Amino acid sequence: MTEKVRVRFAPSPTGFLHIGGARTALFNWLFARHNAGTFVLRIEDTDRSRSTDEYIEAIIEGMTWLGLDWDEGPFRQMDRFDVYRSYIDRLVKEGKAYYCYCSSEELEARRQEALASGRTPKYDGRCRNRKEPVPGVTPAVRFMMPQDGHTVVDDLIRGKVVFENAQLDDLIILRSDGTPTYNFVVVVDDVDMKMTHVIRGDDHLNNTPKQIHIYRAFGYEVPKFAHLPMILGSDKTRLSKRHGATSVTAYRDMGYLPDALLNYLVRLGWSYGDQEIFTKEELIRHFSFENVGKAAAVFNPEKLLWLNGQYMMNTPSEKLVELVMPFLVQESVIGEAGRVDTAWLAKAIDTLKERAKTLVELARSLRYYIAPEVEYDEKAKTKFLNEKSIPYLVELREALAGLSEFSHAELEKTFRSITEKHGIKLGALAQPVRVAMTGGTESPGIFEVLEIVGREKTLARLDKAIRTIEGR
RNA sequence: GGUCCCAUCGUCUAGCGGUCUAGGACGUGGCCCUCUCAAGGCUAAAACACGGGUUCGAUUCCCGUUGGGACCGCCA
Repeated sequence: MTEKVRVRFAPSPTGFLHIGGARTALFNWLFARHNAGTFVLRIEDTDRSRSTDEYIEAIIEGMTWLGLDWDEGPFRQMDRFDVYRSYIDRLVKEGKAYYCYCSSEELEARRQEALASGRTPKYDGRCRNRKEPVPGVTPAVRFMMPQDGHTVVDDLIRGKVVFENAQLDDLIILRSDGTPTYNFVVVVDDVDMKMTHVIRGDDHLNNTPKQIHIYRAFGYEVPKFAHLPMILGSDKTRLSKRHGATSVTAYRDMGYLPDALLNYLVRLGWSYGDQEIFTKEELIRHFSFENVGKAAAVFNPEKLLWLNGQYMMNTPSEKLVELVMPFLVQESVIGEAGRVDTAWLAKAIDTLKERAKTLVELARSLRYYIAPEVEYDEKAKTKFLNEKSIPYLVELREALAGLSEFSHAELEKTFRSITEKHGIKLGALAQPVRVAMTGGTESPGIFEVLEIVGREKTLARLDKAIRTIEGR
């Protein structure tokens, strides 16, 4: 009895895939996967002047990076204009739509006038009963909305929402240039593609009653609707460029992990008790509209950053090796053709991944492991590379040179014997060494650092530090 | 302006009439751990917008007020 779930994500290619679109796609995807249904990708490119192929590519790129795979499509509405035309002809023939000869200019003038005098702008229906064409004017086609009664949108998230039909406009379904409009094609396509559920942002809630009447005009069954709350910027207005990065690929380029972004996005409006971190499998298993909230949510970059840090430290280092490579090049840690031993790199990443919140941070922190030499941070140099530490550094250098095995355990033994001999704290030795090894004062444990950098480079760096202090 | 939606810590949220001295997470402060930085642990400050009902009892249900948002296009 229960028909198979079919849902779609239908972005318009007038920009990159943004945070809000990605979340809409994610909820559709989760609902489809949870119900073992079908997820369709459809490109809403009826606006020829604003849609571009580059943006279609960008959207696909974003979806692919996020791992939101679709089962059918991408379909393009541009390819389906003939289909829409036949549907429109049918409505006109049946008297459910009519030609409108009003020009955009007069329409706009009337709208401004209505707004200025405090009235609700609404098409007055003056072409509704026109029998004769206006010579020399190519008409648009308007859909005839009922003007009495009411329409109920039964929404999975908001419950029943009632609209008075008298509020509904006779909307244009075919422009005078012959292209169909959104509110019309969305219905035709959702019917044609047999969508069982329409899951979209709640900026579309007000359009829904109009669309319902179009379904009815064709005698089609109305799908189930779910209108997702919006994502807002920190000032509680709709998220946009001025709130900072909003495109999905921007987060990719800043070194975020796709699963972390997805995890963050799903928690904007959805919850499962107190759980914060979910695997994709858990999300698919637990997803339900019952746990989707109704209130708009403010996008919080700090929490996303924290979550990404959590994902970083829980990602296998071997995987991180692959992911960090492009960033190593981008940050000039290695050259375009640079080669790094991946097993060694994985060990280095083991020590760094719980300290890096993004792949960019990871790449940068890898610099002192990979680079032939380090550059000293001025403050660190002044504080730790001084006369006081020189005897310890010299002594350590000699001890390390003769060490049988350059391992964590042996290194620690060596350090301890020196600090005990002089009655100093480990920090008094470790910090100068850290500056010598990394150029700065922050790093993983000093024994890990030495072990990974290896004896040869370690000795060279200690020598350079000693020379620096001696002013040679 | 009209229509529609929404309302728990600064932010994301748990709560589906008594379990609430309102729980978790991010961020912030303190402490612990400690060779630094992280990570981790502990801890502190921090919220039911307001006013009426309904009820033995409201954060929870209803109404209103206020506040915020979305839409009102030959954009989607």
